[in-house]
Parts: sequence; C-alpha cells; structure tokens
Amino acid sequence: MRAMSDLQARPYQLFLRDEELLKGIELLFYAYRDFTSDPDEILRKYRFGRAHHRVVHFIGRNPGISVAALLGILKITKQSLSRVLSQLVEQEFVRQDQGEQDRRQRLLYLTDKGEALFKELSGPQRARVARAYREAGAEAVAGYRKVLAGLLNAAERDGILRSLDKG
Amino acid sequence: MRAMSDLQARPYQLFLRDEELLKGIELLFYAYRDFTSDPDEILRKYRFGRAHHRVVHFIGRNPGISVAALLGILKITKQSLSRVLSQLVEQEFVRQDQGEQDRRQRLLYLTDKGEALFKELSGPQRARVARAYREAGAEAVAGYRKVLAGLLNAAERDGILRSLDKG
DNA sequence: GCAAATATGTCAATACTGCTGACCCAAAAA
DNA sequence: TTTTTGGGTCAGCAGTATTGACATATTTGC
Repeated sequence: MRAMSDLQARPYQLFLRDEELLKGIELLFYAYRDFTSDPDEILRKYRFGRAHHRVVHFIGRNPGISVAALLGILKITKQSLSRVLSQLVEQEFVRQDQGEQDRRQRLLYLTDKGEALFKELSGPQRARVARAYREAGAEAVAGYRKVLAGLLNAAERDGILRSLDKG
Repeated sequence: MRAMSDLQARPYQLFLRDEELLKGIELLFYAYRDFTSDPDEILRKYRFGRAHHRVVHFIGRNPGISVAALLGILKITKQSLSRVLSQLVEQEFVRQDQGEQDRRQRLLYLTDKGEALFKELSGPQRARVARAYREAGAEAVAGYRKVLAGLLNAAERDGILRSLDKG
C-alpha cells in the first residue's frame, strides 16, 4: 500500500536519476556562461566587471532601492558593494538621494547615463532570451520559469516571484 | 500576405515584450545565485573556489578528458586553469595520465578522493534540481531544457547538446 | 531624553579567479 | 627538418569577494 502511494506521489522517477540531474546542472552552467558573455564584452569598454552590471541592472529595475535591499538581492557584503557603487556614483551612472521618511537611507537611481548603460547591457541579453523564448514556444517558457523558480532557495522563493510579478 | 505569415511565425509576441524578457533574465540570475550557494559553502572547507568545482565536475563527467578539451568547456585561459588544476593534482584530487596515441596529452581523471569530492559537491545540487524537477513536472522540465538550450551560443549549441546526450 | 538599534560608509588585509604577455619543452605533423 | 600542437610556467595586473574593526547619522524604544 505504501509502495503504491509512493509511486503515485512521484510519477517522474525516471527524471530523477543522477544522469538526468547532472545534465540539468550542466545545461544551467553552459546557459549561464553564454548568457553572461555578451555583457561581459561590453563592460570591458567601461573597465567595469560583472558586479557593476548587476548593480546597474537591479537599480534600473528597482529605482529608489535602498542599499540594504540591494545587498539582499545581490547577497554580497556592503564592503563589496561599496567599491563598485562608489565607482558608479563617481562616474555618474548612479545617483544617491537621501530618503525622505528615513534620512539615513541613500536611495539609488540610474542617471540618464546609467539608463543608457542599462539598455546597452541588457540589449544582447534581451535578444538572446527573446530568441530562446521564440524558438521554444510559450509552453516551454512556462516550464522554464517553473523549474527555475523551483531552484530558488525556498525561504525566499515567494518574495522573489512576487518581486518579478509586480513589475 | 507577408504580415499574415509573420503573425503565424511568431504567435508569442506577448512573451517577447521587454518586461517579460527582463523577468526571464532576473529569474536566471536568482536561480544561478542560489544554485551555486550550496557547493560554495562546501568548498570553503577545502579552501577551494568555484573554479575548482568546475574542474572537478567536468573531469568527473568526462574521465580522460584532455587539457585542451577542458579549456574549451570552461572557456578560460590555460594560465587560469593551470593554477587550480595544479592544486587539485598536488592534493591528489586529480590524476594526469600521459596520452597513449598522443603522448603530449595529459589526460585527466579523478582519484578516489576526487570522486568523493565530486559527490559531495554535486549532492546538494542534485537534490536541488531533483526537487525543482519533481515540483514542476516532466512537461515543465522539457520546457526548461528547451529554453536553456536556446540560450546557448548558436555556434556550439549542437555540440553541447550532443555531449549532454551521449552520457 | 537617552540608550540601543539601524542604515550606511570606510580602512585594511586577504583570497580566488580571471586576464595578457613572454617564454619553455616535447611530441606530432607537414 | 621545420612547423605546429599540447601542455606548462613565471610575472604582473584587475575584478570581486571575504572578514574584522570602526565611524557617523538617524530612528526607535523605553
């Protein structure tokens, strides 16, 4: 009886064999490797690295985000963020405004120059994703999202999915 | 007539709007961030980094791989590989055998110690992927693979997919 | 109002990972 | 025999991350 219910609870045992799982792991590695290669090349012109890209991206997508919230997304230390953020502010890609309710906060915004960089960096990535989506079809895209969501740390999954849907 | 065929060729225009594409980009970022967090923690015990992980992984998955082939997978320079590979050989996680047909080659294999590390590192990742696959279902998994494959550089896509299917 | 917690910034040291450039040797290929 | 290929190595530099310690302003709780 127990065995039967186990079978019903897990109809995809075939997919769970190590070989299949390792393929899923490697495919993610390759996809991420290629996915980051386009912006990496662009960043060299600015003498920036991936960290700058991530900061520009998430400020661009969350105008007025606080430093603490940005650290929560990137999961790096404030010392690590500090260096790249300082450079971006100094070179006027990012602007810091004092918070109105809480004047301790430094709310972050892209300048026009920052917006232009954001667009330049996201262009090839958007094109890459658009191509992949178009080739795979709507149903595959839904599956892609479902699986990626399942890869997230359970503790934050809901928060991340909410933040992605609010935009 | 032309417009009509365009419409039929692209039935998913709704998915191609920037907002949707940016969500796809961010979801990949978050998934990769969490995906790498488990092994990163384990690696600290060994005073190794992600580069060591990747080397162990791809040697483990391709026993007897040549240095040149490994460089092709990782897409880094031989100087970058050299450092981590030397450490792994020195600490006896990896063994180098002279090639038989071509004696210039140093074919790479995991030692028993290396196999153990491979298993330790891939354990949490396999568990994470297994959970995601199980929760999402077989159809979603197919879509996940289809989209990730579409994200690969077109030039190498077929080769990578073949290498994943041969195992 | 004062003490504690919070948001942010900064200095210093260290480690990992990648790069370029310049070499080297041994073995295979032309 | 010359050239090419597979692999290794030394040196230097840059980017990104860490920990630890400390500083300042502001808000919050008692």
